[in-house]
Amino acid sequence: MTQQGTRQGTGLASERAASRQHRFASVVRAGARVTPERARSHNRVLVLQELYRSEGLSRADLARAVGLTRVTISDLVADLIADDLVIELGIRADARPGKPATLLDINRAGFAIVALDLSYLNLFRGVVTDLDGTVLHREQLDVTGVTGAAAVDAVSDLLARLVARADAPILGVGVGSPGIVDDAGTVLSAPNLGWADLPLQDTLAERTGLPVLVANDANAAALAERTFGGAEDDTLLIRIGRGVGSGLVIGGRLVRGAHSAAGEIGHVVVGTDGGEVCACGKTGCLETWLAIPRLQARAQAAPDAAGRDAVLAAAGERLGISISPVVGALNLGEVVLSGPLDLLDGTLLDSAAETIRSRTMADSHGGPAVRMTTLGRDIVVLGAAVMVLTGQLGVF
Amino acid sequence: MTQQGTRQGTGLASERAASRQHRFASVVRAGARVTPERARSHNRVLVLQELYRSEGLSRADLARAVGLTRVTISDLVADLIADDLVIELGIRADARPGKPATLLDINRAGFAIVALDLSYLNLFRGVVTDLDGTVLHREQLDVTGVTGAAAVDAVSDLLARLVARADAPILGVGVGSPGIVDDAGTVLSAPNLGWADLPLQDTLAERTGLPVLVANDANAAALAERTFGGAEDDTLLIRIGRGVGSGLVIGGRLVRGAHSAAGEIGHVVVGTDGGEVCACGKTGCLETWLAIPRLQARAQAAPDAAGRDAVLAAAGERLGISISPVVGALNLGEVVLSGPLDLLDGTLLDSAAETIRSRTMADSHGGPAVRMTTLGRDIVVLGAAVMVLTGQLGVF
DNA sequence: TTCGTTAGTAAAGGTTACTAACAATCAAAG
DNA sequence: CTTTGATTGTTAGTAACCTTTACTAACGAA
Repeated sequence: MTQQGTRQGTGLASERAASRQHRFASVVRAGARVTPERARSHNRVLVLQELYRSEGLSRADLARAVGLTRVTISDLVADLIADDLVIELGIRADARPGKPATLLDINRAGFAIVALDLSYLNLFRGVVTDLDGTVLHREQLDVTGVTGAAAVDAVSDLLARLVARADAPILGVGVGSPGIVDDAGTVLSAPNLGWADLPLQDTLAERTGLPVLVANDANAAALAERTFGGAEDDTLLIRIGRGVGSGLVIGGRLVRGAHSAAGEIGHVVVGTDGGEVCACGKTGCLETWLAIPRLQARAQAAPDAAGRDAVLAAAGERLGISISPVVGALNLGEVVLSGPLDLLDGTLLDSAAETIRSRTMADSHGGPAVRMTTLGRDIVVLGAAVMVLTGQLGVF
Repeated sequence: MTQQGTRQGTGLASERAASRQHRFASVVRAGARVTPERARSHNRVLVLQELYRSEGLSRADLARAVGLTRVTISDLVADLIADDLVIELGIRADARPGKPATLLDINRAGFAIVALDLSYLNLFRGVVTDLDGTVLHREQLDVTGVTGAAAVDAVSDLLARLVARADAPILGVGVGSPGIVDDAGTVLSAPNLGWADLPLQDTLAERTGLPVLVANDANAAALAERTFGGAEDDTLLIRIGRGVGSGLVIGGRLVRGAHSAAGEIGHVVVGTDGGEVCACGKTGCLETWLAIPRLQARAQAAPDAAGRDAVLAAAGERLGISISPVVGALNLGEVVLSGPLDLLDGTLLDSAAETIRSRTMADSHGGPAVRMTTLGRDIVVLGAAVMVLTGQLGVF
């Protein structure tokens, strides 16, 4: 068994991956019965989790980490190796007493993930990543003026190009879409793309034959921040672009809300002193203060650097005012901003942090860290990849 | 087996319950390995859940509801009957084809729960309930001027009196305490009682020998609303009294926050137009608008009924302003108020609801229901009872 | 070499839930 | 009244799972 990690040809492994599609989703959820088979699946996921987070573990290490016996772990690992999800790296190098350990790792390069970001203006972007979220290929598609069914076709086209470029079996497809998306991957409403009650997830799954997961772009970004950005378990991610959206991770899990509309903070009115009129009809929505087009215009209209700073500080203050009640009610550990660095990082960020500090009980029980994301423009596609990792392998 | 549900003397059953203490907690959490024994425990809980929610089910009904086979259900039920947690009610009355079913139920009167509410001014209240949350006995203790260790002794005294009055084995003790309480039941900070870093849960467990669970009063209230008040899975409960606190249930689970301080909204500043100075040093905290002493004073100072209405409407508006960002970010399904009806119900509630509606995107994707709780003054003790039910039986 | 330690495997055992089969019981159709 | 079909709950046997116990392999230290 020591040298069994035989790699297979892409085609065959791909077929196997497809047929194995249903074996992957396997975390025991509260509320569902536990048969022995489900218990085994759950334990399999625990092993994968542990391997995913820290590579270079032996079977014995896994046994200690997971709490199962070495015997059981060996059995589970044999299964995972047979499924090509885990590989043996070889003998541990460092010198210790006892038999040297055989190190294991998730087969990080053995599968690919296809991830899409539909939230850009007039542009769909997509990537192929490995299981670590390392971007291997990029594609993009101009969709100026494309809406409705044509936009769905555009997604399909982009997807097909990415699938063709993947040189490993595809674990699944993740999509971050603008608008309100329910947990079945149906886009309930995305005005910019002309979508309403569109079952995008099912449509794409049918067309590609691959497992597909669709979620809101800001929610996906929040997942990326949790898994790849080192965010805490209670984190709010705020995405500032054409509009303002957010994604919320509580206890390490994404919050979807009563009507799948969690994170829709762009059209909440800020403060009690009016403001500009918003496209939605209300006055003083967060978007009127923060949406990049308006913010950009105000910053450029400023007479000098000090004026520009004042504009940005005011925007940051508005953000802080709006977020403070959320920080207080949820006792958030972290607030992360995603968007153009030139406008957000610096004055605006500092102003928002200071406003939150001064309007909540930050002093007495530790206010949240407020910072920019380090994931840059790939945050949504990375989040889409996390959706696949979590949905297919249970890993995050 | 048909008539086996033999009831035992209280003393014996009580000893058995104590020795069984550790067998009760049994829901499979993600992140923990699943041994066959744990899987069994999990399935046991599912059966209890189902029986708890709808009494009068047969073994076959349970099999259909839970998804296990009749054989397995029979086995699990036999276990539960042996533990005195489930009883047979007799043969189903209504006429259907086939062998008549034997109806089962949780032994609702067979165990007692002791629940305390420490959040009143100068008063500790406590109750004994059955498993349905029906209050069987009440006790209270004046604690004017009592703080620190003396207050802990007072809790012990009240607890002892309640334990003495219970006429069934005690499943556990739940406590709703003011202040910030971590998930180990340590009161990190409760200024009014002079408590700081006080391990109340461990102290009481040691003194009584019973399982004890301690949580913040508003958080307990939120649990009560979820289980007994018919609240949705994403609900914010706001408690307005001396101060203003809240409890948040997301996806059916209580949110505790990064530093166990979730729900502390009383000292979040509202609006951008000043306000009264708060005891905390800030200006325009939610408490300065809504805390009952201040609100009462303003309402009484009003010259006429219209003036009083204006005062209440303004307070409701401030509540709505503060809550709107939370509603938007979480897409809450329900906002529930708990506190004195004469001030809150009516004008203030309507004003808050209208403010939330007008400041969020309530129209497009369904705003939250805003209402008063129906659980009255017992809401905290009922929540404490829910904590015991959930912690010991996994039921909610 | 001997001892103690660690890694991984093998065999046996106990627990769990499943399938298959059956007895008990009743309504409804003939 | 008898037969048929449906439903409940139990018994017996089986497959899957994890554990305990015991073993071999491999290594450092004395």
